[in-house]
Amino acid sequence: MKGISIKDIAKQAGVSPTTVSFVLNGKAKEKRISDQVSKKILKLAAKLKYKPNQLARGLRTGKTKTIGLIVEDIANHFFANVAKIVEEEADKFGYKVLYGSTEDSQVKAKGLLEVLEYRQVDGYIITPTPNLDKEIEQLRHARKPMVLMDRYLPQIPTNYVMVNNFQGAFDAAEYLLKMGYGKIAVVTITSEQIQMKERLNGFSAAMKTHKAPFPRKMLKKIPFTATKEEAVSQIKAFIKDIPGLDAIFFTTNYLGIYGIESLKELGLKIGKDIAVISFDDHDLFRLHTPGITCVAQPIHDIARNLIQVLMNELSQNNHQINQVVLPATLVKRESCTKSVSLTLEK
Amino acid sequence: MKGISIKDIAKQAGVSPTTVSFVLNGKAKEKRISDQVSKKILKLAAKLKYKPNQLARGLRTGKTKTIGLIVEDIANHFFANVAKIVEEEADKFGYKVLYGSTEDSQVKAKGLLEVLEYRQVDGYIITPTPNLDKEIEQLRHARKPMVLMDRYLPQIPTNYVMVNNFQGAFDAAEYLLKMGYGKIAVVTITSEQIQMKERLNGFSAAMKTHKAPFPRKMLKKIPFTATKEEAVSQIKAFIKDIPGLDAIFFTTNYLGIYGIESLKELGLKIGKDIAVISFDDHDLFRLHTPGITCVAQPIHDIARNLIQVLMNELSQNNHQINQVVLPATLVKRESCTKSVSLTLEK
DNA sequence: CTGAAAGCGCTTACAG
DNA sequence: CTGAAAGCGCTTACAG
Repeated sequence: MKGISIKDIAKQAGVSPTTVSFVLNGKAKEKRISDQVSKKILKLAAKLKYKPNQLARGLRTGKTKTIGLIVEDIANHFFANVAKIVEEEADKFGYKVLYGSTEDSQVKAKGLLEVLEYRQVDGYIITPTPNLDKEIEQLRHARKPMVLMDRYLPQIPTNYVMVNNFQGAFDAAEYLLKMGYGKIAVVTITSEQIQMKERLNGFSAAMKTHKAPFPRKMLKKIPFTATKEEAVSQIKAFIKDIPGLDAIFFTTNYLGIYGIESLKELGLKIGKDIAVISFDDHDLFRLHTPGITCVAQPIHDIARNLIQVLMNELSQNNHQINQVVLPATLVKRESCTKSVSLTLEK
Repeated sequence: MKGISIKDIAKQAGVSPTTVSFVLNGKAKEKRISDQVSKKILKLAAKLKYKPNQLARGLRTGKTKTIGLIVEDIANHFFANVAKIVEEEADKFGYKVLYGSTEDSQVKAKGLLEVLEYRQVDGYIITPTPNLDKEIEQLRHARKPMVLMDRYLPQIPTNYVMVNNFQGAFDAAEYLLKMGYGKIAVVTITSEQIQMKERLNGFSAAMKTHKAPFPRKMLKKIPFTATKEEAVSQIKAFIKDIPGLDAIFFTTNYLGIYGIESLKELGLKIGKDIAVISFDDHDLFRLHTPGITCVAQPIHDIARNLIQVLMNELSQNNHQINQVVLPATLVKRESCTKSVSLTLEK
């Protein structure tokens, strides 16, 4: 009932398992196996549809040809798209992907890391949660091939691949100012995570550069753990509280989505009553009427670089650190066009 | 450098690896190991943070505690959400998930199945592509635990979990008719896949029941392989070709999205110029103005049932076939409200 | 040019 | 109540 093994081939070919192994691993030349024997084995393997048992191989070599991918939420548009390309790219190198979602919970992340260690993955692609420093440091210390995504831990020198959050947010703010908006609010998540900080910093920097005010009360933080209903109600209250508000910047895709929902419930017309810009692109932003201007991440590039960097680590002992920061793109749509009249008073 | 093994514990506890294995596998009672020895081993294992090597265990037992998940496209909203819950549910049983996207290509699906076999997954959750009958039949013949999702192969008796496509489409058509629409078109994919057939059948049946005409020219099929641009341009041409068209049913989420894009480009106002209804729910449908009426799939239930059925197979030899069909829900939004004037002539 | 043997880390039938 | 030993399917250092 089991698959056929190297022994079966050896028996049928009348040689030893050793020889079969050599040939099948492309070491025929190196080990100076005769051409006839070599061919016979290859033919036999093809005929019997021999598939090496990866467990046995892994046990022996210590390599599983598997990488662990830890994302925040595989159902999120950004992470799902990255995951898809990561899987495709990994496949090119013969690696498979085990994945898991953290929901931004340190506990879940620890659990996932444990399971992946258990499973002896060869390398890790990790979206770190808050307070994951210790675990990441441990992996680094154990010299495990690893690359962080979406965010990094400033205290720990590791590989990472990420979008230029500062620049993306800077461009967004600058664009809003250029379009003539004056009273701009920001909705972000309550988290000390670096990517959110940098988006906020980029935004502030642009405001400062252009001498536009950005008082504390124009900033709203929503907990990651809030349900959709809670988030929407908080955003609504926040918006209602700021008279004369004419534009909002949402620092991540799902907040942008909640924001659209909030504005809809408030009866405010995007592009007309209020301008909207969000980090990350999404079908909703593209096809909403009016289209929602956004800061798009280079998803393909991110995924490709993640695998690139990881494969680099996997293939050599050269532990040079790779930190890749990719440019964000401002995608202009109709949600920020001042051409229409701008009034907001409730 | 390697982790610590059963041998290490045995040595430190002054017992044999056998005893350690028994205790660690909860067979202390059964094997009548003394309480003191048992406790000593447990303590030691905790102290040393012993993690069993899954490869070795798998090699010995033939079980990897891994399941393979084959979806059409992990970046698609429906599949990403199912995948997320599948992963969570599998985790509860100690299983991890290896996944892959087929892009509806038989070749890719075959490749994925090969890799998963290679990796000795214990069970499969498969979204079959066209022409995958042979491979599925092989798995069935080899008595591999397996459950199909989203669609099934009528010729092969297998487990599956899926939404009631017929009923969902029937309800959609009936609803359109009740709302007063008379000239209704359907946009689907060119594929003989059963789920699309059933959606079409459900639609036709409702039309027939209500004695509404549904001539062939009201049906447009788009190849799965079409790019977004191609699909949109085909949909636009199709719509322009039907004078008096007042409603469209899209048989799957991405076609609905393309449809919205097409109508936007044509300058037609959804809900006003034309009614729209799509299979599958999506943030875009919920938050579009007007909201897009849709036939929602019970994603949580689908995922939970998938794991349920698979775990059932995995845990027993009882090869009773489980075929779960879950109800679809019509989510009514503003894209199909006849209250507004309906005119369409170009 | 090829093979016997050890060993990766487990589990389990067998023996005592 | 506990242990010695075989074996899962590979790879590889060693020997000839």
